[in-house]
Formats: sequence, structure tokens, C-alpha cells
Amino acid sequence: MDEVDSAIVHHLQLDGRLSNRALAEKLGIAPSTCLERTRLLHRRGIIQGYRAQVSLRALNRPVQAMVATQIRPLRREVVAAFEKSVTQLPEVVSVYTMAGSDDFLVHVTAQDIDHLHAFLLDHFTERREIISFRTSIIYQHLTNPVLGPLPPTADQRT
Amino acid sequence: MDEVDSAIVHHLQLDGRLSNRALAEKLGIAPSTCLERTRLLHRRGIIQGYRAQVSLRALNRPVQAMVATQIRPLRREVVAAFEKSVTQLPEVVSVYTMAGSDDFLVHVTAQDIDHLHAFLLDHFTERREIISFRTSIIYQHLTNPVLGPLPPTADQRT
DNA sequence: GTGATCCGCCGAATTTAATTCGGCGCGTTC
DNA sequence: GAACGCGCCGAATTAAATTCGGCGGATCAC
Repeated sequence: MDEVDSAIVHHLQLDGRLSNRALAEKLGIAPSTCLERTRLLHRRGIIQGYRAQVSLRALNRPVQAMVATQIRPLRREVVAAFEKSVTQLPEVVSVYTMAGSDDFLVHVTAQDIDHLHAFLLDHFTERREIISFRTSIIYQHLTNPVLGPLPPTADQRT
Repeated sequence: MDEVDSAIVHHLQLDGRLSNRALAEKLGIAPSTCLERTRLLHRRGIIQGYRAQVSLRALNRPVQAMVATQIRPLRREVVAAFEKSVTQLPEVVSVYTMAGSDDFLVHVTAQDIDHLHAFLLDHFTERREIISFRTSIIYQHLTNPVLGPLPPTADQRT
């Protein structure tokens, strides 16, 4: 993980479809070298994959909410089962498993408020292990375009 | 936005580097057609871009936290300035602007607990407009691999 | 009902990119 | 100081992206 690898990662975070040639040129290395480097980054699990970013509005899912959830008992199987099943619901964007008074934050999307309500009634009110949940509407979700050229100290190494 | 477009979006969400040919084959259409469709999805803003997904661990950022933040006054300029500056910090993954008692949830990453603490002291304790913040460690962050083949009702239309 | 028009899809041709692979240079080892 | 290993390079090959002319099928006017 030298600075060339960091640069590859960084550029691909900004544009996941950057061509290998263009990337090589930006870095001043040969395309074949760049390709091999990038392959290794995949193999090592540093680059985990690529995703298209899609407008939730265009997908007819303009309403977003965060659902702070508590479950009991907090046993390993119960936690894992909750995470797994919830992550797979199409309305769920992501699940944060947390320390603190809330066990999870579940980021959900819906067509409108009615569908959000219906979703919660169907999938949260129903579940036995959920002992409480609080829903907060998300007005806006901004994402860091870069995820950092790594903070100055955190660089170097393997 | 017919079912072919939906399928394109869906496949590219799963694998943002799927080749145009492979995609066309999956859908049973000609590559040239597929290319034109995909271009239109970009032009219409439905596909907003592509990103490599990178292991935070590999980037030496294994610690994650959610910072529930309140600012005052809740004036448009103050809110916008907070969102903008915070989003650009390299430790910040994303910012949720919320309804409810917390104004924002800020998802941050750090090398370790010490760096997290330093980050908060430097960027949260300092700021005048921040009247309170609560930090919760994130044990795990799971993401829906698909973001849904759209819930049955939410489909069709432009 | 019929003809003109428009739109999207197709496939061949061309341009561009990905991938492979043999060889070279440098740093390390013994 | 010679042998080895590793990573980089660039030419050659394979595959993909892109362009573009033409072919329906649907729509609309008359």
C-alpha cells in the first residue's frame, strides 16, 4: 500500500468507471502496471467492488428516515438475525450497529410518508425482538465525495 | 424509465463496472441499444456516478462513530455552512440532516479512539454554532447490496 | 384505410481499451 | 561480484466501446 496504490484507490473512489488507461496516465505509470496494481487491490480486499450511485428521487423513493431501534435480548444470534433480515429489505439502505442506548440505526427510504408508515408497521411493530424504535425524517443526506485523501497521519503502511 | 431501464440501474448498482456488452447480454438487447439507454440514464441524472467501495479497515480507519449534533441558530446559512464544511472533512463519510431533536447525524471514521477524540475536539468542541453533540461508536455498518429491485408498488413511471 | 413521419433498436465497422507476456533493470542476498 | 527475485514496461493480441446507416413498428393526419 504505497502512494501509488493510495492514488489508485483515491481516483477510483471519485470515479469508479475511470478507464485503466486514463488512470495509468494520471499516475504516470504504464497501463499494464496500473492494471496489475489494481488487480492486487481487489485481491487484497482493499477495493471491495463498484456501485452505481442512483438518485433516490428518480427511483421514486424521495422520503428517507432514520429508525433508532432497540432489540432484546441482545444475544449474538438475535442481533445477527436482525441485521441480516433488515439489510435485505428493499426499503433499507443501510444498518448501523451501535454502542449506546440505541442498538441500531436503520436508514430507510420510501415512496412517501404513507409507505414509510406502512413499512414500519409491517416490519418493526411486528417483530417480537424489537422493544422500541424512534423514527426521524431525513431532510438531506450528503456524502463526502472522496472519503478523504486519508488524514495526514493515517497514511503509509502495507 | 421502463423495465429495461430499471434492470440496467439494478445491475449497475450491483456491479458498477459491468461491461456494456455483458449488461446488454443479460438484458437480451443489442450493445448499441444498451449503451444508448445507459447514456440517457446518466443524462437524466438517474445514474449519478460510480464509486469504488473501499475497505475502511484497509485504509487504516477501522473506528467509526455517529455524532448526533445540534446547532443554533437554525438559520439557512448556518445550516448550509455546517453541512458544507463538515462534509469536506476527510474523516466524515456522510452527513444526515434531520428532523427531530438532533439536527444532524455525522458519520465519521478514524484510525483509533484517540484520533476520534482529537477530531471531535478540533472540529466539534471548537465550533460556535454547535450547542451539543453526542458520539456513539458504530460496531458495524451493513449496506443493502441492491438498494432494492424497487418495492412492488414503487415501480413504473418516467 | 392509407401513406408519411418519428423513434428506438439493431448490427457491421471503426476506434479505443483491456489483457497478456517476454524482457529489462534494480535492489537484495549470499 | 554473481545470481536471484520482483516489479515495471511496451508491443501484440483480444475484447469492449462507440458510431452510424438502415430497418421496422407505432402514431398521426388526411
